[in-house]
Amino acid sequence: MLTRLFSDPSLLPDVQKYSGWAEDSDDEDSKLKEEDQDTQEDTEGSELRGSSRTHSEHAGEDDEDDEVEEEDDDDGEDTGGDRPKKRGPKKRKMTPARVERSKMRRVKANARERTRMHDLNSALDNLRKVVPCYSKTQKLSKIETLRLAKNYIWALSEILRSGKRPDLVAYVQTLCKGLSQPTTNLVAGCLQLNSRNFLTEQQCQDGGRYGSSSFSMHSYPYQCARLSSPHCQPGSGSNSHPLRTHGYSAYDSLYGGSGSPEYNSPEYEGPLSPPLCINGNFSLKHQGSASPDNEKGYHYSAMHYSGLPGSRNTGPHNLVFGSSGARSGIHSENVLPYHDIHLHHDRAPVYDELNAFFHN
DNA sequence: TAGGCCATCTGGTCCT
DNA sequence: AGGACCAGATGGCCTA
Repeated sequence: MLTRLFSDPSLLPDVQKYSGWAEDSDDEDSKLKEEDQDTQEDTEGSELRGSSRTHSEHAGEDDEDDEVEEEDDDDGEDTGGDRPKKRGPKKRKMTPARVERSKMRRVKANARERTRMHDLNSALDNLRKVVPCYSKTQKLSKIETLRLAKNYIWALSEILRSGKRPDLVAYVQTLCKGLSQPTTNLVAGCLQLNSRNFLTEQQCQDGGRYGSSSFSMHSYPYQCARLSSPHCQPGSGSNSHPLRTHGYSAYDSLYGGSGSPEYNSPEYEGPLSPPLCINGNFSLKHQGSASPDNEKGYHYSAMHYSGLPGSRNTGPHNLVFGSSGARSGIHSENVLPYHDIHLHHDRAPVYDELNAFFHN
């Protein structure tokens, strides 16, 4: 719709005023008026200036503009002397026609810029849906979405590389690296909700000793279906595409949690949590470096997540970020450049699997 | 009210 | 010339 409107230049001015962004229409109107005024002033100004412009400025003046008056004539005084002619692009007089064209160009450019930004935003929306913790009601900000996505990719890469079951705490810390505290809380909340079964099972397997990084691989079906990892368990391959990872069936089929009430919470429409597989060690790679985000005032320490409303307290397994744990979540952007980190491993097989994962 | 986030406008630069 | 991209400026909205 918008695209169609924008594709028709003749509609552009109207588009500016009446289409799509009703909430902005007044603003747009006023801005357009301002623009008109500015333009008007510009025109007037240029015409005023015209009287003092040098002859060289008019040399070669266009032509196409018919209406362009080959004015001035006052130039004699300017060019008549020894004054060197000005070089560089000739300034064209802003005739009404030229002003109009310029205005139209600007309007079209604004429309293009708007659609460009809308495209960018819809891409960001798509990204929000595939990163852990998707909520329509509490959208991640743009910057947080990008940070979380980066952390998520990183985490998944590490899972592929290590082939080990992740440590949940390290996983969450990794996902939350560089995120603001509210976002960290949100992500932790999402993960906790979705990981309840995971935690329960984990406690059983490990005798309640949560946090071990020596888990056997316990991957999600959608990963297994794509990666065909020997560690993977057979699962519901129908949900194998990352974009469908938000379906609960895969999780439920694995963990038997068919319909945890939280999963159906209106608050979280999507799959709240990504695969919990992660190498418990890889977050340690990033320890010890400063983070610009820290400088920005993000607080990683003493982050206590008490769970979302209605969520059970998991006691000692609750996602409580103490100062040490939280500090380990130093912003990855600032610890080691991503490519530097990748240099530490032979990643080729991982990339192959990732490619297969995302392109099948 | 300050600060964060966002949408939009705008001018500059680069590319085709 | 025109489009894409970018960054700065600006103002609105929301929340702590």
